Amino acid sequence: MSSNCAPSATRYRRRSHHAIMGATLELVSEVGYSKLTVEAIAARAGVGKQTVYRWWPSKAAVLRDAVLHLCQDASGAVRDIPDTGDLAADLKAVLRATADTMSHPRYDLPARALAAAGIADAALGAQLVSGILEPQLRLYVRRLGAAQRSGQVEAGIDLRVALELLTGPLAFRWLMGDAPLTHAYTDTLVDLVLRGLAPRPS
Amino acid sequence: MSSNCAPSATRYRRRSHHAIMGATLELVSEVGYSKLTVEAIAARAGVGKQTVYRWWPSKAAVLRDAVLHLCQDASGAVRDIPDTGDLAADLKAVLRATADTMSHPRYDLPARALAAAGIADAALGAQLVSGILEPQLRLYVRRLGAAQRSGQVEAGIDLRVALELLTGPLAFRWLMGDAPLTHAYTDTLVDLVLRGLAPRPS
Amino acid sequence: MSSNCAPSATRYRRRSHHAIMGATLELVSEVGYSKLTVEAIAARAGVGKQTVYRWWPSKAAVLRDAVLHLCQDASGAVRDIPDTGDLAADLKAVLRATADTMSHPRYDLPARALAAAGIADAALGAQLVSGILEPQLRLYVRRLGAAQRSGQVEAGIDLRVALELLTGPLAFRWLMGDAPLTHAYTDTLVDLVLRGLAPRPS
Amino acid sequence: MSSNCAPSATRYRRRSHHAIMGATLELVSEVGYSKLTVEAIAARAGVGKQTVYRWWPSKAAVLRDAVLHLCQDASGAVRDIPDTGDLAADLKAVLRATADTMSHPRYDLPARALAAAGIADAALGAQLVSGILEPQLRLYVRRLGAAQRSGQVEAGIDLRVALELLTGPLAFRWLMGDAPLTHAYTDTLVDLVLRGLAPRPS
DNA sequence: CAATAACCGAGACGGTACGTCGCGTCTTCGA
DNA sequence: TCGAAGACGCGACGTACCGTCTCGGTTATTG
Repeated sequence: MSSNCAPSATRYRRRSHHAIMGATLELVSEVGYSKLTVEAIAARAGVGKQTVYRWWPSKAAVLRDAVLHLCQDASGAVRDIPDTGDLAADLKAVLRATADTMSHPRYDLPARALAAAGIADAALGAQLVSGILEPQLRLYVRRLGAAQRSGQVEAGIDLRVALELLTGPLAFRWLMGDAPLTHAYTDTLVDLVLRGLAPRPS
Repeated sequence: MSSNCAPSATRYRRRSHHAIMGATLELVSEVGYSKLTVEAIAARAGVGKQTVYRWWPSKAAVLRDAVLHLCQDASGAVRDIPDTGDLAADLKAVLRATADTMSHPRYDLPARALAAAGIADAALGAQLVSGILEPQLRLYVRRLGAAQRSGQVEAGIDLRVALELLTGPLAFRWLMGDAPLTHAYTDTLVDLVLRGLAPRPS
Repeated sequence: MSSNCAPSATRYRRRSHHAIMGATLELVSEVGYSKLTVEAIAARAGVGKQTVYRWWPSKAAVLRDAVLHLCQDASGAVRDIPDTGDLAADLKAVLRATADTMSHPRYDLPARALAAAGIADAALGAQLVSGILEPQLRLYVRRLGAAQRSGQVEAGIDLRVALELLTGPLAFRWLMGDAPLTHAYTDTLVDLVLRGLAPRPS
Repeated sequence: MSSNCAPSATRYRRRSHHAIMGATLELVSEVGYSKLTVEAIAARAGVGKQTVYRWWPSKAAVLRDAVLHLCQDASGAVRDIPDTGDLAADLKAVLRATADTMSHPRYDLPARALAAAGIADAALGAQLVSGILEPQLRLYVRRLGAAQRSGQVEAGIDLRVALELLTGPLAFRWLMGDAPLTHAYTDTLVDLVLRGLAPRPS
């Protein structure tokens, strides 16, 4: 998932890379993934086609790095989940932020395109999961683990499943695209899930 | 979502349509959606390319109908959710069946390809949701509604959210493709979700 | 070259044949031979495609018969060459008539298309020559033979070559399409040729 | 009529252009003009279809340039008409050479196909006339003009018509394809025509 | 005066070729 | 020396017609 670009990138590379990433994000928003072409990216970026192929093997890889850039630049992704001691509040904050990011067209369209590509192509999918998704999910597991140790989550519950209980529905709604990702929705989600995770009164 | 074929299908249509559906399902399993071509479908079906284009506007539409056929023919989809009075048991049975279907390559590959196409193309996505997904989801809402009326689910809970709590994680795992859809997993899912939906003791 | 239609043509045949001939002449004038299609002929004639194929093996054959009809109906072709005793006058009259016919769009466009088809396809060409052209040319040979016997044309001259001296240049100009076929031109042609054919003073 | 290829032909153009010209001449001789396809030309030339379409708009244009190449390479066309002072001898020599060229299959078939295309399509026809035919015909006019000035041809005769008297019948025979273009024929032609053109004894 | 067979229009069918687009590779040429 | 520009072989696109093949629905005799 790391960029194929050497750390000692010359001025050339920097400039053209940046232009390619930008052009890719623009174009995928304008015409969608399936009509995104390497030729159009190169033309929009004012770059030779070969300059794209020199560093990326396919348009999927270009888009992958472009979205990665987007994540890193704009803090579009959750960096960490706070731990104020109030699990519900912490999760609500994070899910609200995630929902907001996912709803923003600047992130929504490219990410949706990339997700589609990953679903269609198992190899790319695995890259995306391990490179983008998994790091995020691990943050949830860590936070839930802390809550479990402090008694807010019943012991013995599989945290991996618990995590999916939170993120699965949100991702589902996002991918379906037929309902808005409101804060009310994410809050309700957290409440319902935490009722399920809460320790039994014994 | 309905088939483009007139109900009074002639001999012509029957034969070629069937061959096209079959060839599409075969090919999408063999080469994946992005390398699926109308030309290959026509060739495999022993049919002229124009015969495909006469009835479907794109390969996505062909695949959509092919998967639809698959659902209807093989009872690949849940027809109804039983109501034995035991909500947990009923949901576990249905989710187990769904997980099994989703795991079967015959259904998994085409459906995954179709899902990817629907995610990338909003118009197709809306068709798929309203034509395939929504009817299924309504069954869950109905069953959960019955449970709510009988006191197994707390009153006031938004059943649409409750539904997504069950199906979202399962869909998420399926789309990610990085973990098997076991019965243990679906059972755990139902248990955790029902703990969250259960009426408060007080 | 004869029509493939049985002489005991029923009312059906008559009607559709006539419509097909008419549609063919219209269309070839409108779009040219290469863009003339059997489907368009059938559509314009208000006739099923099979009705065309039932009686003609190709669009060239249809056009051939259509032009033949044209010749017969409108006396578009020379029926006979008069013999007033004055060879020059007779030939001038006939060549003028031929030039006028060839210049008329109603005859020019279909005939040109048919000629092109005959040049490109040797088999069709032979049919056209023996069916349409040769009968006409024989009239010239006969008239020139009469003149030869009456001493207006030098004995020993190959009449076939003499004929071509008259018709060749006219056909050439017509096919080239870059100069009008005026009466002045045909008259000049006859005069020059007859100077060549005239008996030597000895 | 000039080649669409820039004078500074690159290595690319040279190789593929040459192959396309060769393949076109081969194929048109083998299957005829109407069954000549751009796809077959490209395949035979070992070239992508787009490489043909990049430089020529239609198969007619390809054939046009291919025949042009043929003319220039093989001196298949008359470069000049000699002027030995003996008009009859000079014209016989040229017409014999022309007849021989026209009779050779290597030139006959492609040229016939091209002529047919030019007759059917007025625009192409005009190109062919002005680009290939006219330059040749002017040579005749010049030679005849010299003869006229030297008194071998009667003053006042329209040399354009005189020219057609020679070339028209030859072209006619060639296009009809029903009689061989022998030297005896061309010699007879010259003799008869020159009898017509000769100055009157007064 | 039905029935019945010939013939029709309509148009779907398996194909071939069209002319276009984009792929990923390769070459040229100017800065 | 590097990169934009873009030609190249290739292959799929979606369209137009080809010539063949059912389809029903009129005719226009025949039984």
